[in-house]
Amino acid sequence: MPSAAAALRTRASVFAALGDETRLGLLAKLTNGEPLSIARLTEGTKLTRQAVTKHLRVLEDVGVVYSIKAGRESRFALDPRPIVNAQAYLLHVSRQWDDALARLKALVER
Amino acid sequence: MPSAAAALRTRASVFAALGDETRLGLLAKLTNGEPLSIARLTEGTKLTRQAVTKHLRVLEDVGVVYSIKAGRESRFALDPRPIVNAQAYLLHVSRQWDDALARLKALVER
DNA sequence: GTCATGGGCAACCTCCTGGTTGCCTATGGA
DNA sequence: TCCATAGGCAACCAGGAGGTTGCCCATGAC
Repeated sequence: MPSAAAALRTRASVFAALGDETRLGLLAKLTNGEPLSIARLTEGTKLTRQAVTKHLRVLEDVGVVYSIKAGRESRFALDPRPIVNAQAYLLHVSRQWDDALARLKALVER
Repeated sequence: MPSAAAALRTRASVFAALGDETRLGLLAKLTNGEPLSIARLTEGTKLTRQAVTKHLRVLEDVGVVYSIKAGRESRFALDPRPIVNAQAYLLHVSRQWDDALARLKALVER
């Protein structure tokens, strides 16, 4: 099992990978389940293919996306597991907050 | 209502704000509901007070934290709303993914 | 009043990030 | 076979992010 510090680092890098407009756009294109080539993903982005490639590498590094080579093109597909993980973490944080507030409220009302 | 593009930008900046180990640590300290001063938040971070202040400003800019002045110190507290928002978005993405997979699967099996 | 403490502001530095361009390789189709 | 298309690699660049230091102001304690 990963240490708490390592988990924190991993979590931070997933959020960092999501913290870019372009990359969120790429993810959105991939949520329909169909793996897309870099050329297809570049369409409609105002960016160079190279720039898009870099963004895809960032997403790949945190595991939210993976690539499979198909002939001369490499298709990227989404892996929702890190996303689900991040989602669960945020849920955890907001729950903790709710609990804390409830406790404080009870303390005041007593 | 915000345009879709603006919503995307907002979302990206929230994730970007969460995409740093130090800031996740600060959030963790604030999830128990008690507003903390900058000095308190700096304790145990190996960082300068100034550095911590900068991180708090980043969190404040995206609304995940707010400050209230209390005498000579300014206390920071968590506002879970942007976090809940981000959490809902990630849930949405993973749900979309699930639906897409189910559709593809049905298509193959037919 | 005096002093320690909490914090703001600004300058500065380094390194990473996002982006570009140029060039090269490989694959698939005509 | 020849050419267009899909990508990879490396160099390069500007700007922003994270961090420090130094100095100043305000407030609370004594």
